[in-house]
Amino acid sequence: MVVAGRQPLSRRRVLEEAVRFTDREGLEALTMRRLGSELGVKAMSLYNHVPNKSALLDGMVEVLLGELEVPPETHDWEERIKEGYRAFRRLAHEHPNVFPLLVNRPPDTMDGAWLVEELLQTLRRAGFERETALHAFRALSSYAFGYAMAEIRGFTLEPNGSRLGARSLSPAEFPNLCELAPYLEEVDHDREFEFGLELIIAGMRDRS
Amino acid sequence: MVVAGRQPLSRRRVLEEAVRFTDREGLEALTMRRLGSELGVKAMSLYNHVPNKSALLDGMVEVLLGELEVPPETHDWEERIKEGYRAFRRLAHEHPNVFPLLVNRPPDTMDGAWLVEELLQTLRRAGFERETALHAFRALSSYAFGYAMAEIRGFTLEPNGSRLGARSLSPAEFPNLCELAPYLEEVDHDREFEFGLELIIAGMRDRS
DNA sequence: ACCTGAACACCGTTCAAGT
DNA sequence: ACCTGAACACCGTTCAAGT
Repeated sequence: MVVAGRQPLSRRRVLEEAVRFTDREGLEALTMRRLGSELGVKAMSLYNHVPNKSALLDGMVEVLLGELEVPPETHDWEERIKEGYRAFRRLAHEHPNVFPLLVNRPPDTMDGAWLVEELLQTLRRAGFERETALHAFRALSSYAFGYAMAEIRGFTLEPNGSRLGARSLSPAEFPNLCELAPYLEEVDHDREFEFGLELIIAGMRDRS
Repeated sequence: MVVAGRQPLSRRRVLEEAVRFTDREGLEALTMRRLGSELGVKAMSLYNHVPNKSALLDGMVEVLLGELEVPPETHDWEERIKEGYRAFRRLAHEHPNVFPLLVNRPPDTMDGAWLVEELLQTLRRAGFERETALHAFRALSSYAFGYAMAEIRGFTLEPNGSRLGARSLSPAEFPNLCELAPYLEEVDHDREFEFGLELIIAGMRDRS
């Protein structure tokens, strides 16, 4: 006999609604007041489940990383590493408006640690030294994060699409950029991501 | 006979003060009202030089990228590429609180385009195909951006430092992470960044 | 042309009061 | 134990008014 959508509030329910709402409306639209009304409650009620907005955002990162799912083990260390980062990038696609929170709040919890552990493990078993494994792990992580962010927000150095279309791009000054301009819109991001992953792993192969 | 620091306002002066202030006080402290008072003026005066806050932030990215300085040409393409990304990363160190703006506002201007052009040019001259050059450029850019952001805000998957110190990290669950924990604080970021750069370039070498 | 005071519609957050 | 109304100290932004 419960009215639809009126289960009692809980930290978990608040966080999940915050993620759902942000995916739909964007991070800028997420205010305590709007989130409250989304849950059929006044803003102040949220403070019973979350100490403040900053903690709310941390909690959303927790929910995000909780959805990380890496397929079962394979025997090939290279494929295993790739699967890990594919799963990470998948988060960006599933929650494009929440994923960027990772920038401002590296996890205060242990939610991502198991993946770190597993990737390090994989590298150690593949024969890499302790420190080499760490550096390689961080190179791969930096790449995967940077690429996923670029997909969501645009590549940081490249002028954005509308500029590229305009004739503000003079062939005399920017011959290579101009040559690429028509092609840029159609780049297959899945393949491009794999290309970079393969590039780094190829570099590692030389070293193992 | 001008009173110190009371030159007339201009778009440029507003943007530069915004960058200086943000480096000092952080992005959260940057409000139109505080920036105004920093310039000895009321907030509303800023709207004479900048249409709104969003445009102010865009302008700050403009200032940031305007400081990009790549050393004069070398003959070695690999070294040339590295110099480009070192210069990019240097921006993060010089303006750690402004650099993250790149995430939210990929440049609406052409301020970074010359570096893109030059990097692409270097790759083409080194013998890479048009599309291969693009993919490699983006792999390198994603890595460099991801790494620089990680230096500023922390690595996105790794639990943060204070967690690592705590015994919340059980050696049974996270043997590899625990093994690295004491070492993590002392990692030389310059060397680690170079390691990753070299890794990607090594992967490219195989292909050229 | 540039600056300002007053005002508007918003924020996050606190706290005493209700059930 | 959980929710709320009223209030506080802030935001960005508009606009009519001043010089």
